Amino acid sequence: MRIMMKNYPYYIFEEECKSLIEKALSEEGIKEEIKFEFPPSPKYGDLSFPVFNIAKKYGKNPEDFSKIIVSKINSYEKNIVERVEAIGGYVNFFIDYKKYSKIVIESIISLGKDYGNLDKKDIKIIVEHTSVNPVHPIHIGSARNAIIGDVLSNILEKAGYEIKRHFYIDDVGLQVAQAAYGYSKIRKIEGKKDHFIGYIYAATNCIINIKKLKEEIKGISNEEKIKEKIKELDEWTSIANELRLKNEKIFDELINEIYKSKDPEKDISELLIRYEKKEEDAVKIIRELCELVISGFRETLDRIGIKFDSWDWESEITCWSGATEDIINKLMETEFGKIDRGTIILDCNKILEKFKLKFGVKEIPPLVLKRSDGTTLYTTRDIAYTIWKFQRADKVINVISIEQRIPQIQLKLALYALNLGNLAERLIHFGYELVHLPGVKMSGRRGRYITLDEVLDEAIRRAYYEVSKRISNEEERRKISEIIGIGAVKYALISISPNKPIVFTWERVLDFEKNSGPFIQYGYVRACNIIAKVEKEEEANYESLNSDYEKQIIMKLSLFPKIINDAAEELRPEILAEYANDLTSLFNLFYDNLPVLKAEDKGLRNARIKLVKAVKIVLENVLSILGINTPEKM
RNA sequence: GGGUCCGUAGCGCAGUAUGGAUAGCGCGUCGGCCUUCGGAGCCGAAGGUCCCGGGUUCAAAUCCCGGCGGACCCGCCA
Repeated sequence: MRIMMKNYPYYIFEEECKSLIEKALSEEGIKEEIKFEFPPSPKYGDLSFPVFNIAKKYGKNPEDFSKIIVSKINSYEKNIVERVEAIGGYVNFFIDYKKYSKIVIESIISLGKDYGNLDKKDIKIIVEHTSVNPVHPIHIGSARNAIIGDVLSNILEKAGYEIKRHFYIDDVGLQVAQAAYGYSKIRKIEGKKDHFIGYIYAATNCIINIKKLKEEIKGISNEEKIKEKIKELDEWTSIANELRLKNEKIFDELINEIYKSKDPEKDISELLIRYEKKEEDAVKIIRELCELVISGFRETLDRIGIKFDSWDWESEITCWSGATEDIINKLMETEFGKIDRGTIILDCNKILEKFKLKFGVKEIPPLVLKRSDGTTLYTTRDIAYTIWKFQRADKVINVISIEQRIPQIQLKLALYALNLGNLAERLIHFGYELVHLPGVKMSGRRGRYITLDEVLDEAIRRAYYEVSKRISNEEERRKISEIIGIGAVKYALISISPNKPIVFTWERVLDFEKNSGPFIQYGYVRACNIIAKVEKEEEANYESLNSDYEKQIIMKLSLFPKIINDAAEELRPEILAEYANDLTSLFNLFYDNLPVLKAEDKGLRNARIKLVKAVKIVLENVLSILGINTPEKM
């Protein structure tokens, strides 16, 4: 069920305030856009209109002007607005909670899980997210991507867009060829598939780097350069030591096998060339590897309840279909494609200039379309993939770390060069900052990362410890600690603005107190407990809900559709996390200060029960958007 | 070296896009509340040159300029 956005109680209130202001202004011969603010304290009412800008524009004193407006509004007929006050240049609107409480609570209860749904938009959006290279497990950094992508999708869906979630499998990348090369030397799996391949990949990469550096050092005479290379070699040697300690047998086996080859890098490059040409042996080994890792991804993603509508194989969409080659040819026909240093490049600055584009940068380096060995590069293939996506959607959102800002701009520039600027305008790179380990950058190539699986295990373990204090049934303990542990991790990653780097520490991610997933889940459980004890429902007297505790909850509840709208239009998943925390805090205040079941007056008791029900529904709705499950007890 | 983003209490974060009322929240610290719907909670206290310096404005954490500090990026990785 969907109701029109304008029928939500909050919008009815806002509309009334707006028309009151407009009427008063028009009597003064003024017509301006009305912008409201939320007052910092309930004593200034529920919604404010600052008159400063308009007063200035028409040469009036703000304080006097606000008084004039208020005196006019006082003479108008009002419905949900109770009264209006002028304070220091603000026109403050006070809502009539006697009416508002009833319509807010009743609309929430009647809409249930549909409360917050916005008008259907008839716009299809593909959200591509996670898209971890199939060479190592999902680590806590890529988990941020997955969770942002999923929550963003949920928000847009709630806001009425038609959403498809896509995972792009980058099976044509150099990394996959490297991992497959290492895996071909071992050809077995120990433990969880993606974790084991992650190890093979890091070890292979490390061994090859060391081999290469040693050979390079032999051939260099410049002392400065030798020093540089030795420093690099030292770093990789220490990584080798770290890695070898984790699994000596496999590591040594890999060294033996890799050192049999004169030039492993060339072997890898050849494997990739053969894969791009879809040659059978290459397809067999690379696909085998990808399937292994992806099955590991699916297991992990299942744990956190993230699902995809489509798993897009890069090889099929961009490479074997001939789409990438086609695009390279077309780009070469434009004035922007050229040969430089033996390969094909795209002059991005020229495109920037020609189409008068900004992108917040002064210049963009040229995009290399092909490697010298003839194989294609990620961003080039991404052009083909982007066009493919636009055959299936009106808008595309790519959730990709901010590191890839330049390539994502280059991708758009390539679209302009192909006269597909209209697509570029509907392509959004949703960039987010990385998750760092204290002091070091997480790196798949170096095997330096904390996997999402281990974070979840630890979170569940800690939750189990807490849960065991209150719950005795073993099966329940396990079930509930999983819901809570996972909720804690998801909330921790979604509640911080995507444009802030996160330094991973266990305490931060596994917070069970206020401002955390479990805090909100606990509020939900409190609401459930009250409702479970209600025997029969009788007539509610909403007019008796007149404490600040109750009014603030009602206002907050009524804002939910607006929060959905803001989060969707501004692409800000974190404001939903903040909303959930605010609502829970208000509910806790109410819970600790006012009796519900023990309220003496029957009408009041029933009104409070309804209020608790409404809180339960909204918490359930907001947590569902955040992808966090709700336990009945904890 | 150049570009982008960030800098708010001991620590972790909102608030900045679109300038407005006493700059909010959590952790930690100190002091209270379990005979009241479940204390993962609530009440109270201490803690701020909103990185620094200029400028615009009736009004700046928010906008502009210049510093300082950090993260990320700057052609054949993604």
